[in-house]
Amino acid sequence: MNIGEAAERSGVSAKMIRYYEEIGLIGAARRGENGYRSYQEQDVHRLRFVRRARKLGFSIVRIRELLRLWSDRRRASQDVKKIALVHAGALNADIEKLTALRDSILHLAKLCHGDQRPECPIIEDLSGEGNYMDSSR
Amino acid sequence: MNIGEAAERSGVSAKMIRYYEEIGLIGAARRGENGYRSYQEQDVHRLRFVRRARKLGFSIVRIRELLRLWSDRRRASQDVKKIALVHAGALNADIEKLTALRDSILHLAKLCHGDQRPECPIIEDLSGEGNYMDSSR
DNA sequence: ATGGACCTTCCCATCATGGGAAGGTCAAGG
DNA sequence: CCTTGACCTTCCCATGATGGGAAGGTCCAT
Repeated sequence: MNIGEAAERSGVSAKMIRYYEEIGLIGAARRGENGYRSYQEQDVHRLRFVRRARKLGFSIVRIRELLRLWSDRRRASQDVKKIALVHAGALNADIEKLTALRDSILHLAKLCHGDQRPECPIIEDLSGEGNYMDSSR
Repeated sequence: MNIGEAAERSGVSAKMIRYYEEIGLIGAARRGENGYRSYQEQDVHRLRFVRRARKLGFSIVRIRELLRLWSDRRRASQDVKKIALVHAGALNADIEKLTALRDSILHLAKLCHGDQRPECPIIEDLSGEGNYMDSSR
């Protein structure tokens, strides 16, 4: 099948399939006489695997490892689990950082009257005048 | 003062000061006879404002609005508050998305024995074989 | 005058993705 | 048989915010 059909059946855009090939995430597809890339059922499976992993937020680097483990029938499940837990840890770090930011902003917003008057603790904090929450020092 | 000093005193790298100037976030600095950018105390304040806002995760686009409101003495605090709340909402959306991802992964990881055996629900899920958590369908 | 610390602009890379141009190929219908 | 439209190819560019680094000019202290 051509790249368009592989894209449709895997849920990965043709653009990204070429990109994944370029960076070596998937092997270079066989080419027909016309130069068109040709895909098998197996390739579609592989692409679906990548798509699902991307949806879970795994980076290309991690997916590379996961693909290797996927095709290794003798892999130990602990190897896979380790990658997953590292990823979960990274996500957690991001979550905590974003949560802290959100809470800082909500705290400042709570102090702000939000009316027609110009006085605004949010602006004052950003100006460095604030004693409210000056997280920058 | 030259860009190096402005960078040091504001906490914004010289590289980024030039970038902010290029994208029009801050006005083009006056130039000395030698072509060097020249900064005033006021510029340092503005840069600090930007740095603090960036630290709170505001995008350049939002900071542009905040800077406009900052220099408008008659702004209504509700205008500032609105921007802050929009940003907090965006952060919250990101947090929820990441949390869902993390929990999906932790769930799969919990199902995985993590031992020497090859059986691994994580891989199975990514392969589309899983009935555990196939979030991709 | 020389060296080192500074400044300038310009290009490149990140990460994953999409947009689009220019041009080749194929299949169906007139 | 030819046209048309849907494919395919490669190549370049853009994203957002940031850093790295090269090549070359400037300034100041020794």
